[in-house]
Amino acid sequence: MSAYKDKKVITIGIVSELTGLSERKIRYYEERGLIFPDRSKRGTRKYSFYDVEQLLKIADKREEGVQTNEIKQELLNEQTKKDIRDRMIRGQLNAHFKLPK
Amino acid sequence: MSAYKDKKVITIGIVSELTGLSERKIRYYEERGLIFPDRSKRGTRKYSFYDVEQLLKIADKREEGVQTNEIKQELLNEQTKKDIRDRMIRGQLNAHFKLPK
DNA sequence: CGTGTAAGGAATTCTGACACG
DNA sequence: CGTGTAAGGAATTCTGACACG
Repeated sequence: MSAYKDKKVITIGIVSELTGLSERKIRYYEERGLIFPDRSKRGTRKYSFYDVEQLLKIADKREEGVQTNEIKQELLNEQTKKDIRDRMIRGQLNAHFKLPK
Repeated sequence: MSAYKDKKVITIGIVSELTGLSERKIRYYEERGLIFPDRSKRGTRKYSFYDVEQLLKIADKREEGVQTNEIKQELLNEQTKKDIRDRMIRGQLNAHFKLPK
C-alpha cells in the first residue's frame, strides 16, 4: 500500500536502534529465512519499515520461546492468506469487468 | 500524515542514490538551511522520505538556476501556508466544539 | 555561490569462526 | 539452536580546507 513502507533504505545499525535487536540477531534471522533485506552495491544490507515491523513480530515470538523455524512457518502462513485474499479480489474484479484474455 | 514519511532513518549515501545528488550537495543544502536531518549518536546524518522529496524539489529549482537563498524562502512560504491552513482548521474546530480554555 | 576533491580520522558493516549449551 | 564476541578488512561518513569562478 504505502510506497514508503516497502522501500529498502534503512541500514542495519538504524534497524537495530528501531527494534532494539542486536545486529547479530538481525543477521541471523535473515540467515534463517525470516527476513529479506536488499543489498547496496557494495553489499551493505538495506531494510524497509515493513522489515522493521516483521522483526518486531519476530522478537515477540522469540520472547515466547518460539523457534525461528516455527516463526518462519507462521510468517509464511500469513503471507499465504494475504495472497489468497488478493487472488480472490482480483478474480472478482476480472469476473465483473470481463477483461478480454 | 504517514508516520513512515517523517521518520529520519536514511543515511546520506542512500539519500544520494535516491535523489541522484552528490553527498557534497546534500550537505551544502543543509548548511544553507534548506533541509534538517537528524543526527545519530555518533553524528551521522539521518534523513526521512520527506527530506528526500524536499531534496528532489530543491534539485529541480537549482536546475532552473534558482539560488539556495531563494529556494529557502520558497520552502518557508510553503510551510507558512500549511501552518495557516492548519491554524484555520483548528480554529474552526475549536469554535465548533467550544473547547474550554 | 555552488560544487568537486584530496585528507585523515572515526564509526559502520561484512564475513567466517569460536564459544556456550 | 540462538546469540555473543574478537578479528581484520572494506566501505561509509564526518569535518575543514583549497580550488574555481
